[in-house]
Amino acid sequence: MESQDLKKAGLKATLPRVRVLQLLENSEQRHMSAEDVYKFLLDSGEDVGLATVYRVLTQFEAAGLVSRHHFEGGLSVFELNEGRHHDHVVCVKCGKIEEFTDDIIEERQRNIAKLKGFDMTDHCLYIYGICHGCQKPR
Amino acid sequence: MESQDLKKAGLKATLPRVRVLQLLENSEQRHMSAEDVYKFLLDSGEDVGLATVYRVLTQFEAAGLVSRHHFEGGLSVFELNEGRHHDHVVCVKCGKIEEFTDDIIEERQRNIAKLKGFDMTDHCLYIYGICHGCQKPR
DNA sequence: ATAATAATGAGAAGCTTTTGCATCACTAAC
DNA sequence: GTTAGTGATGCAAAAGCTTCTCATTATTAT
Repeated sequence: MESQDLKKAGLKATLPRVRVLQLLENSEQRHMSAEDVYKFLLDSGEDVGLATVYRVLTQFEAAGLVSRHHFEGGLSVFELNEGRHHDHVVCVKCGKIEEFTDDIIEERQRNIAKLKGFDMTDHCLYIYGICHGCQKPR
Repeated sequence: MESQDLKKAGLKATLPRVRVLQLLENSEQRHMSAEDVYKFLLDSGEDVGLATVYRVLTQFEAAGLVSRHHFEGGLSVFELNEGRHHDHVVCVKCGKIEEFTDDIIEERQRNIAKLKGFDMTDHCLYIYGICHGCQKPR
């Protein structure tokens, strides 16, 4: 139940927050921009403001409930944090996003951070390319 | 000589282009935002417009002369492409940027892209953390 | 030099994201 | 069950950052 997750994160379970969380949990699209979230909620008949969507997503990010990604082209999207860290493969034509994890890469990243004297807080790896579907000729 | 590089890239060697390229080549700061470039040029007495800086940087990116990065927090910076690809470690406190390459990570990225059926066009890895200097207590 | 073409600077416009503020909702004490 | 106090919301305005428009200027080829 979403209210519990919110409470645990130190956030009051208000309607907009619950709705945004539900949407992120149930949407087909795992990766959504703030605008996407806003439109989905409006279409579902919710009376929510875009500013609130931004506020809520920012709070969720601060609470660790969601992650925010800035993809090539300046597109920024949010996704629910469930379980472990993962990285992304993004199609530059159709925007399709696939996820993956690679323990060896993870391991080497930790080493590099240590080697450079950094206390790592976050890391992300984006592979851009043209997906199978988009490679086909017109 | 910068004019040659520009010609090779299929761009006319106009004054603003040469100046931007020179700046990227000679600046202390390898990573600069469009605003940074603009201000540096103004301070050097150049009469350049911000719009031109954006145009030129975008052209350079298209021509492969520079790379553009979108760091956490939405900051986007440009850097000169010299030689091979590299990745970045970024201090989330002071903004310090260090570069690195790791052949094993590169190799694994290629494999992942292939495995996912993607024709890889680009890839980037960002490690965020707190650098040695910023870890010290106030 | 001169004509044709492309690039520039300045400001306007477009997006995305944040802020200010009056209103509304919730919590907790009476 | 009311009522005060706190925090959250929606709307509109504002703040970035980036792109576009267009008259002017520079560049290239003749």
